[in-house]
Order: sequence, then C-alpha cells, then structure tokens
Amino acid sequence: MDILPHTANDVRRPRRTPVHAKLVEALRDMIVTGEIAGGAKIPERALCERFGVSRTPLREALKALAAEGLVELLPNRGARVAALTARDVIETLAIVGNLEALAGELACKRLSEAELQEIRSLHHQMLAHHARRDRLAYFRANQAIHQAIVQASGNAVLAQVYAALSGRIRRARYAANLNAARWDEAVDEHEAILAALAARDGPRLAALLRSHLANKSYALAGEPAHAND
Amino acid sequence: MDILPHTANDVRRPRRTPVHAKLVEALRDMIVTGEIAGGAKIPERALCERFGVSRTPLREALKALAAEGLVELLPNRGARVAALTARDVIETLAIVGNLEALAGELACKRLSEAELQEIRSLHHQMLAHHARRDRLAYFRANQAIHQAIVQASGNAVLAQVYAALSGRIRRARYAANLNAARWDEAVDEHEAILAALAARDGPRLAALLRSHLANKSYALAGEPAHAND
DNA sequence: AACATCAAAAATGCATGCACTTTTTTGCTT
DNA sequence: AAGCAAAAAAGTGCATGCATTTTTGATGTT
Repeated sequence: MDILPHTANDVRRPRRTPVHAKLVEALRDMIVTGEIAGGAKIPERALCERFGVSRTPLREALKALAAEGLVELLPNRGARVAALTARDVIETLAIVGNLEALAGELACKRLSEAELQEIRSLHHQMLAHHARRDRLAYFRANQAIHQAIVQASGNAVLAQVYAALSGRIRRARYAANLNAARWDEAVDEHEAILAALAARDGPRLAALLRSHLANKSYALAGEPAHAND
Repeated sequence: MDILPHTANDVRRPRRTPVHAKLVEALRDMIVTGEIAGGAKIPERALCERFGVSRTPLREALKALAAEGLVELLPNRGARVAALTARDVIETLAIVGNLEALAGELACKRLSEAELQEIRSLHHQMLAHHARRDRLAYFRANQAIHQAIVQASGNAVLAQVYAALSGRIRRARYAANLNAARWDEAVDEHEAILAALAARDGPRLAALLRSHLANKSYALAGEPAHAND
C-alpha cells in the first residue's frame, strides 16, 4: 500500500528498525525481567523459532548484549545470561552511586524549573505507590526519578553509562526493597534528595545519593542476590 | 591449509578464540590508534578481504563495538567510527575522573605494599620517559599507572567500566599532553598522586585524581579533539 | 553397576546466496 | 550545460548451508 515508487512522497518514512536491534531490545527485556533466569543457557534455535527469525540476527544481538555485559559467551558452547553474584551487584552499586552523585552535582548547576517540577511529580507518584504498597509501580517511579536526575546532569555520556550499568543490576535493585523497613527508609531518603535538589545544593545532593545507593547495597548484602520474582 | 581431519591430535588445544572476537580486538585497535579515522565509514567488504573472513563474523564484531559505543550503526547504510566531539571527550573525562576518584579511595583501603611498589616503579619509568620527552612511552606508563590504581580498588566492575570508557577517549587523552607546559604540570600532579597513595590518604587521592582529570579536560577544551598522531 | 569408548545427534561458527535499499551512473529533457 | 529520472552498480540485511565442535546416548569392558 505504500509502495508508490519514487514519485509520491519524498518524505523518508521512518525506516523500520533492523531485526537485530529489535532482538537486542527483546532479549534485554527478557533478561532484565528475569524471564530468562540469571545463569541460564540461551538456546539459539528455540529463540529463533520463537521470534520467527534466522540465527544470523539473533547471534548479532547476542554479541551486542555480551558487549553490554548482560550475556556471557562460551566459545563453541553457546551463550548464557550473565549470572549476577552478590559481589557484582555490590560493586556495581558502588559505581552507580558514584555516578549518581556526580550527576546530582552537575544537575544542581543547571536544573530548570520544568525539570524540577517533573521530578517532583514523579516523586509524588512514587509516594502514592508506596502508600498503596504497589511495589512494581513504586519501583518504576523510583527508577524514573533517578534516571531524570541523571538526565538533568546534561552529560549524555553519563546518562548512557548509567543506563547500561543500571540495567545490569535492575533485578537486584528491585529486590532491595523487598524488606518493608528498608522500603520506608528509602522513601525518607528520597524526601531528602528532592529537598536538596530543589535547593540546588549539589554537595548535599551528592552525599545523599551516594549514601542512598550505599544503603541499597547494605540491604542486599544480607539477602541472596536473586531473591526476586 | 590446516585441515588435518579429526584423527590427528586429541589434546584439547587451548580453544582458539573465535574469529568474531579477534575481529573485535583488531577493529578496536584500528579505531583507538586512529588507523580508521573518527567519523570514517567502515566498509564491510574491504575489511573482510583484508582479514580474510566472511561478512558474518565481521558484522557480529561491529554490533559488539556499537554496543561499546566505539561504532555507530546506520541502518541500511553501514557502520562508521563514532566521531568524538570535544563535548563527548569532556563529558567522558568528567566520568572517568569520578571513577578514578572512587577507585583511589577504595584502593587506599586495601593497597598492598607490592601493588604500591609496582605503581612506584611505573611512576619512575614515567618520569624517565618525561625527561627524555618520549611522548608515546610516557603515555603508556601514565595509562598503566591509572589502570593500576583502578585495579587496586579491587572492584572488578569498576575496572571494566573504566577500561571501556578510557578506551573510547584514548586518542584525545594522548593529545592532551601535546602542550609542553601542561605536560610538566601533569607530571607534578602525578607526584602528588603517588604521595597520597603511599600515605593511603583516600580523600586526598580522590581529590587529586579528580582535578588531574579535570585539568586534562581544560587542556583539551581549547584544542581540536583530533589533534593527534 | 560403574566406567570408558565410540558413534549419533545436536549445536555452534562461519561462508555463501538472495532480496531489498541506498548510491552512483547514465541518458534524456529543458 | 544544468537538472532530473530511470537504470545499473554497490552495499546492507537476513536466511540458509556446510564444516566443526560439543553433547548425548549406546555399547562393551572390568
């Protein structure tokens, strides 16, 4: 229906995304949501059939995910989801905390009122989810806030690195709030974070973010890293 | 040419690395060293012939490098080396500086005498290269020192992320010392860094590393990001 | 029954081929 | 000659096929 040769519309229609790129997204989701468990083997054939594609783009996607660190490649023996040890999570959280602290400092220097309002709005949504004990919705709002702060830093590379690392431990971060007491605590910390952000107090915000993440780390240290859906 | 059929040697020879992995290495080198210029297109066919491989593993390698951020994929239009804008470099240096600061703090808590000696040795080699004005050798020793500090943090994820980011801006970091005055300054900064490390003064080391990297950033801000070999 | 050995089956790694898209060239019009 | 359209060439994207490696399972030995 849209095959009017060259004459009709010059508008370069939004080139459909390549199959391998779609597969990267799909597989990343499956891994992050735990649909494929950590450490599990990834059978090429089965997934090819499931997605209705050939092995070539699937394998390309696996190489990309391996470069991201979500997947491990075993030469001649296939691929498997990178298993997250507790240590991996703790190490990553230390880095993520540091990056958020940096982002917070930068954000304070350039945060617009609109951005602040957006974050404030997310914060209130998050509070509502907390009151309702809707863990998944809370988690999403929470992530959105952290992401928004990082975005507000104005450092695009930082945003990219943050997103990548963050994705790698997403499951574990979710698990970190399974403990009700820790959950309430985290909400309190977020109040302080919002206040520092509103006051554009960079150093204070940095310190808060760093300890917020460090606390997640403590919350996890006791529990198995995979105690998740 | 090396096709000895199945009978020959049972010894499970140290599984040769897959072609796609070798290509990742080779291409990364070509990009980092500038053999393929920033922004340049990457012609699949030509590289396949050059390496004597088919397009499949080459394309897999490109997907991996794209996930690393070294390469940009243009749907239906091939791949090209990600062009480093001055802004990219500055943004990345901010992150790298922060990561090194974190690494420094962690390293101070667990640095062994042997590790310190190793770094001290690298430091003196670096001084020698500086005295001789051997820029390349200096650069290598310098990188080795930073790498060693990051390794000494004991955080493997940090080391990996650091290496990846560092690689992305390797060319630019090299260029940052083209200015003789800045070069001398950098050497002085390294003296202070070594002192803080020897004293296991984490906060001080963190501050020094952060400003050391920030200074590189200033040094670059004025010059074109590609003013390199 | 436990173990080793070897053959069959399955899975991986890479090469090749075909369809489709983009780019370049050619030929025509103004 | 400049500009434009159609055709040709080149290049990319994915599917398929074959060789090799790994895994599984069967067979025979101790």
